[in-house]
Amino acid sequence: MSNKVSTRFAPSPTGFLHVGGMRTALFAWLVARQAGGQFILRIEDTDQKREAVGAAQHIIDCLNWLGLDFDEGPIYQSQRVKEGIYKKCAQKLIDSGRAYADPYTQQEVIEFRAQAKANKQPFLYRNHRPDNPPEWNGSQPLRFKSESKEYSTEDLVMGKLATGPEVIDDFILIKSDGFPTYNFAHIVDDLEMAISHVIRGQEFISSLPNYRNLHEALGEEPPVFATVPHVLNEQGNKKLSKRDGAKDILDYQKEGYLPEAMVNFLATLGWNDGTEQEIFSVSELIKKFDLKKVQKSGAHFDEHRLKWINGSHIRNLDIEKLYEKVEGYWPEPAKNYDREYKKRVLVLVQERLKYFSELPELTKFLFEDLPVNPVLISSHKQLKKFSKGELKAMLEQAKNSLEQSDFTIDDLTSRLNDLLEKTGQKPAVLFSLIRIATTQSPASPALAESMSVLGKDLSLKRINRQIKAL
RNA sequence: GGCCUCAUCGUCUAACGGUUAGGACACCAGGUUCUCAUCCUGGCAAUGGGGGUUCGAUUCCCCCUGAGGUCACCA
Repeated sequence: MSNKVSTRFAPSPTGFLHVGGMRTALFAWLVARQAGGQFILRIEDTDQKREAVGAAQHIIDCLNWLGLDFDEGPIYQSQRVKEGIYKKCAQKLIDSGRAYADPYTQQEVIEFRAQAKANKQPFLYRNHRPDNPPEWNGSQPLRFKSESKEYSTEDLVMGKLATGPEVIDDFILIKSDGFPTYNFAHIVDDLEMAISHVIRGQEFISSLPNYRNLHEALGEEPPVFATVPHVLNEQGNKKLSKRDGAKDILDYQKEGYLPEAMVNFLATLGWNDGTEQEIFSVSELIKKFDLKKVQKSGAHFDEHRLKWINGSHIRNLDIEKLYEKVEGYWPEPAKNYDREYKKRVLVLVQERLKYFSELPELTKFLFEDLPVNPVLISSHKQLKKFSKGELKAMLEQAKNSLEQSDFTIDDLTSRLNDLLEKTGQKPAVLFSLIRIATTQSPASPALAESMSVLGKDLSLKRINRQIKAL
């Protein structure tokens, strides 16, 4: 027995990965990295009917995106089926009298179950355990001959999990198609791969006694268990699920979320370090994460919080880094602009960017002339009180001053201030007017900064255009 | 229905049995010479109910309620 820490992420390739599954993977990865141990990716593809094409690759893409590197894998269980690994272990159980062939037809088992249900009793196969089962020829299901007894398991997250003997049953080890069930395959694999910490969702709690029983039959010590509660949907009325509209993790990548922000969000969904810290780097998480501080109750998925965390991580990026990451999110006309210009644009919008696909909306006025929109003035609560002539006069006056400017932020700022005095207008009037003229946008970054990036020619051209349109 | 798990602001959460029950997100209000955002200040807002134990329960015990999970030849 080694005391080395090994964890695994063992999804079945049945579709895309959502926040809940990803969080479980992250927890397992953090535990492994913190201990300097191994993180293994194992694809549990023992149900051919449910397998979705491309799902395994998708899982790998998700892990790669978040930087959850694995030391071993992907290991495919279907491959290990071919290698006869599960059958070999099954044979050991048969030899020791702990496994037997199921003689019933599927229809008969269904009837047993229906009968139990009609009697309002939980269904237990072992109540029908045959006295003289036939020899197993591989075409019948192979069942575990269980030993019903009490178990108390210390779970790292949940604490003590105790159950009575009534929950243990003769579950199927090998299906009639020759594939092992999850219940069998994962036990064999976790043992063989020396997994020290089994970290998974709470849907397995009720199977835990069966697993303990199987470990005993195999003569092996169980690993440490850590059972993580589910992530619930936004309404909080059910666990997050694919058919319930949960998003694919890679959708967040497409929308321009930062992987380190997603990791931060996922890790703090149901976990905190006991301090008031909210924003963590990945290396801080590796240092501080602790399964014992994971919440026992399910956590609601909250996209507001994800956006806030992402915005925070974006603000912490230096411009060079941000520039690299934002590649591919620019509005179409930005392709005609050089790197330096785009970096200046980024400085302008960095603090208001929540995720990268907002970039076009936020910056398009800096790359193309937007049509003059009269509504921006007519719906403005200050500007709509002025006549067109008055507005025109203000813009003329502004133009005359700005024509003398070198368009540095300092010079623009002082000229704008002078204009305030000369026109006797409030900033809410004068600045709004110039801002609308030069951006044609309902919202935009600070005026002097925006005009400075826009440049003298364009700014004046747009002011002229606004004057003519009035 | 049986079994299991869980229960603090709307949400994520903090609180050796002794705190005005704290922080963050969201929301609202004000400030930062215009808008949006950032930042700052302030506000709203919680221990599901009932019994115990205790000088004192968010905290320990019991019951109820509510929520979730599970009872597959799915994982």
